[in-house]
Amino acid sequence: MLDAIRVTLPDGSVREFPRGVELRAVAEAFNGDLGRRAIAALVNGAGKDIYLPLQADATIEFVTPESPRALEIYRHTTSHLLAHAVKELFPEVKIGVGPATDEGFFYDFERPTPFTPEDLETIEARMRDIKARDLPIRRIEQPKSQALGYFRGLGDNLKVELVAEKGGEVVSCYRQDNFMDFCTGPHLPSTGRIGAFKLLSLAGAYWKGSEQNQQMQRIYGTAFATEEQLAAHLAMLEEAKKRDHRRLGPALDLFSVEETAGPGLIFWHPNGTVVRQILEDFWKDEHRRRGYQLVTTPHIARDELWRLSGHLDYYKDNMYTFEIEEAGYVIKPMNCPGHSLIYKSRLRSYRELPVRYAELGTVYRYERSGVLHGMMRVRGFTQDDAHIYCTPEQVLSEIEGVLDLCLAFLRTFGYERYEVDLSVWDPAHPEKYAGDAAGWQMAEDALTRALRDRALTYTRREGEAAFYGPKIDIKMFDAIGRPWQGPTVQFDFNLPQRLSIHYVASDSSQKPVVMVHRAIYGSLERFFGGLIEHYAGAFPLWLAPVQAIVLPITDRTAAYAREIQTLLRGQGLRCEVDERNEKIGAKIREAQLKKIPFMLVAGDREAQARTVAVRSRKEGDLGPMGLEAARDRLTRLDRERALEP
RNA sequence: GCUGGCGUAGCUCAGCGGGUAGAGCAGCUGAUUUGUAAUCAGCCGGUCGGGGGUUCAAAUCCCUUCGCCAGCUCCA
Repeated sequence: MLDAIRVTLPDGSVREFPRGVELRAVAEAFNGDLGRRAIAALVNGAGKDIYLPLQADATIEFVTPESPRALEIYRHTTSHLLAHAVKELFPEVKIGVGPATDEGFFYDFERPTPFTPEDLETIEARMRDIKARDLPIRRIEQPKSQALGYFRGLGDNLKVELVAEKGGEVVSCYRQDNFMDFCTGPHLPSTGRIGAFKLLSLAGAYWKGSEQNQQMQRIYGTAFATEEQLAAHLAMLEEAKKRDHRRLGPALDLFSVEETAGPGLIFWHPNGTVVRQILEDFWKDEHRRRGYQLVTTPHIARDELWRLSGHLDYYKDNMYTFEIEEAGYVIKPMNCPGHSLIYKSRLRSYRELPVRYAELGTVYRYERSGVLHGMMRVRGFTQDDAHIYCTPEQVLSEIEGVLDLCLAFLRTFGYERYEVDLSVWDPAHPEKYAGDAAGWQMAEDALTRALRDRALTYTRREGEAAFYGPKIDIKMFDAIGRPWQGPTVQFDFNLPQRLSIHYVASDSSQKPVVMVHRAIYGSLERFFGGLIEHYAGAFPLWLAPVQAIVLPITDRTAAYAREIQTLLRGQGLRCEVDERNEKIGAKIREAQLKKIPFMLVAGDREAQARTVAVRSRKEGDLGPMGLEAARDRLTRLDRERALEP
């Protein structure tokens, strides 16, 4: 065939086509069904529309509704559908940007008066209408000037701004009927191919993400290839809400936030405090074993300290300050200056490095009201903070030690889903950072090497370092998938300089220490909130506020039940007795709702045989068991910190 | 802080084109002595988030303030 091109499919099959053949014809030729089902294609790995005329040999993978890439295309095209509907209903609205996201899509609009929830219904109805029209969606490549003219004509000045910023002379747009958007694609072949969708919420969002700019009206929605997938997603969201620590915390009597006391301040109830103290004890043991020294520092200090540390300059807006006898004081927002004062209280020889000071230090920070969130983002919290003061030679092994400690904790609590970020400086602007290039390089090398040695996959974030040093952050996820920073390891080139933190080297010269901040839980509040969601409130036995509850069938066996309680308490187990005048079914139901790991039923039969009928929260009735056997079973689960049952 | 939404009993919710608050669960009291996810009956319980206004009359309409929810921004 003259002027033919060769197309290779992922399965290795090859065919020739005339140059300029449209991708949909290629799909059709390989397989009629594929031709009907293909929504887009990956040409040499790049996403393309099904209408693309092919000009050269290529490897092509067709995207069908089931393909991993399909969801993004469905969502992106649905966001265009949203903008199209809004333009039809409200021609005066200026359109911004509308990408697909991990959860769905959104589109930002500029409009003098905000949309209302009723508008959303109207818009969604119009979207269905446009979908039903089955309009072809075609890519248009045109000179930039032409696109600019088009959007100018519509008064879409935000699009004009976006197109003008785009490099190159030719820009791509997508048109469906009389609606055209500036976009790189790819898109579905027509509006009729759009799947199931639903508009979900309305929010403000700053234009181009800057607080300095005007606020847009953002409409969020989600979309899937099929109605079933959409329904499953919505059901999953409902299910996830049941794990929300803000619902479970008060329901299980773990903690509360009291309006009288103020937002962002956590009251730990007895049940929550049991868990907290286990977390604290575990943490202290693990840290002592690893050569940390525990310290305690005051909650307030003269502002002189915070002036020296630099916090008063760059962290003032987040600090609570007050006066005593005309002297300014600060409620500590961080523990590092305090730890550094202990270090500096006398000369330190290189022989005693590394010094590792650890403290469960309670800090208070003013957080803007809109960012507060249950236990995850609060104004008063306890950091499991530690600061390591060491020599440059010790840095690598210290970082490795911290990372291993993090991983050990994550494993203990059964966390398998987390993401690791390595934040480094922006080499183009060294003036924005404390310390010198050599120090930053040394620090980055140590962090990178420690990550690689542990085969951790991580995302390198250029320019995301704090001004005082590079860092590793581990992000954990809440019930509905929002990320929260957990463990962190951060170098600090600022404080040693500002507070003159040195050690005496072997040549008796004074050398600046390398300082590392690190936290494993991050904050006890946030970690606990995360744990509640992670376990959906059903704590493993070693953490459960009540580990077992004895349920006498009648008051004839109440004394026997108390005897069992005494036996378990003798082993340090947290055991209660439900002596209420209720039927056993009711007692079980309540214990189950309280998510108590084990129920020990004690009726006449058990009292007679000196046994107990064990019921597990997870597995139900396990049958009768000797008292010692039951006790030993629970004790073992407790000691081993077992995650199940 | 910004945009939008929501605040009714301890909890979940009804009532809201204005006409002096209602259910279930929980709690309390009594009866029942019970075998693996709710025994029955009675009783108690509300400044309708707070303040101001409109009105003869406000949970209901308006303003304001506090809190909560979603998102944005922020989280050196």
